[in-house]
Amino acid sequence: MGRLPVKKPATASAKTPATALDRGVLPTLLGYMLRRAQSAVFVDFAATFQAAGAALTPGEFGLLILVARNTGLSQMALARALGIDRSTLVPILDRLQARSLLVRRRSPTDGRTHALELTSAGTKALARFAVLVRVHEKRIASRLSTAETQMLIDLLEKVRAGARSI
Amino acid sequence: MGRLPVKKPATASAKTPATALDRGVLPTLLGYMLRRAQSAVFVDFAATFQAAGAALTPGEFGLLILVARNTGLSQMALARALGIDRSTLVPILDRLQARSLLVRRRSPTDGRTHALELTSAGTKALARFAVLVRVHEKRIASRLSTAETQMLIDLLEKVRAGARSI
DNA sequence: CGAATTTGTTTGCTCCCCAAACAATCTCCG
DNA sequence: CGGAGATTGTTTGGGGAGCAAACAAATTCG
Repeated sequence: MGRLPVKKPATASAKTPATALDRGVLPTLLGYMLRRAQSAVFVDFAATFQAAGAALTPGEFGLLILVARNTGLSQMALARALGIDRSTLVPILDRLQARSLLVRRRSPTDGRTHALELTSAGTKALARFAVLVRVHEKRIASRLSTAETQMLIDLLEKVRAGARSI
Repeated sequence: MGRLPVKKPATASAKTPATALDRGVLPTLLGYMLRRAQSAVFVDFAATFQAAGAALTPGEFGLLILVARNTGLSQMALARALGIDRSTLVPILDRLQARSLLVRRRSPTDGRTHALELTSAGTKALARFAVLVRVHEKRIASRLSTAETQMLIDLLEKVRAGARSI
């Protein structure tokens, strides 16, 4: 998805009266509503970080957390945890490594694998990022009670489990 | 996102005992759980269509529904409804037009715009697609009661509304 | 030891997304 | 009416995400 989707001014189109199109069955579809919510959340995430002068995607945040909590992780294990191909992971790690947030250390026990770990700068940055994520989470859940938020999380997990994985 | 993410055989890795990594705070984050659910739903969507010998993405389905319910729509209006840039829409429409599902007709009233409409083949195909979507929706909601599904949809809408749109 | 497997990388392909520039067209104001 | 400004669709350029296939290095297993 594009990064930092900042809305353009869009001089209040006079011609199209914003008639709000007919969306048919779409608003009754779980998949559709899920996609819309996800997209809005992504935009909010980007906006939150941009406003703080930080640059990170939700995927990168998840990756950093996984590396932080599982120091020495191999790329293969990380890719599996993220549900992506190992070849997809390579340029992502390249970028984070170029930003000095993590390093690919040689594993002493297995010469094929890399032992991933955060740099100390990476650890510090992650702490900052976590604060921003908390702000972001608070906003996207702002219209929900604590109980509703928990229920939503549980329902989402049930959806994930119900979808077939192949 | 990649199309038709069919899992590979993956000869039951003996080395990594699938120890289930530590995900830290991630499972408590709405954004994270939303992303995971959305990803699983996408895979299910692709698998459902692939199994039926049809090829369509959730986005294309939404687009077709919008065009069907708002015949004569301009590309600009459609892009706005989809929340994407008008330049992004061009290759998408090219593809659907190449599949003879829709046409860009010249607008009689405004020479700048195209009036989008489904072909009769497009209308027929969409009816087939809608059946597949119903199957797909049934599966992803298979672990949820009707009330839970409705509640989930409502909660997702609240999340979308709570996220800031810039 | 040698064959098979695993890991990380590279290359190639597809897709999604945006921004900027451009021609055609329409609108609106003088 | 006529030209300036806005709108629309397209093209081009750039970035990211994702997979598959091929490869070298390294490990494992027969």
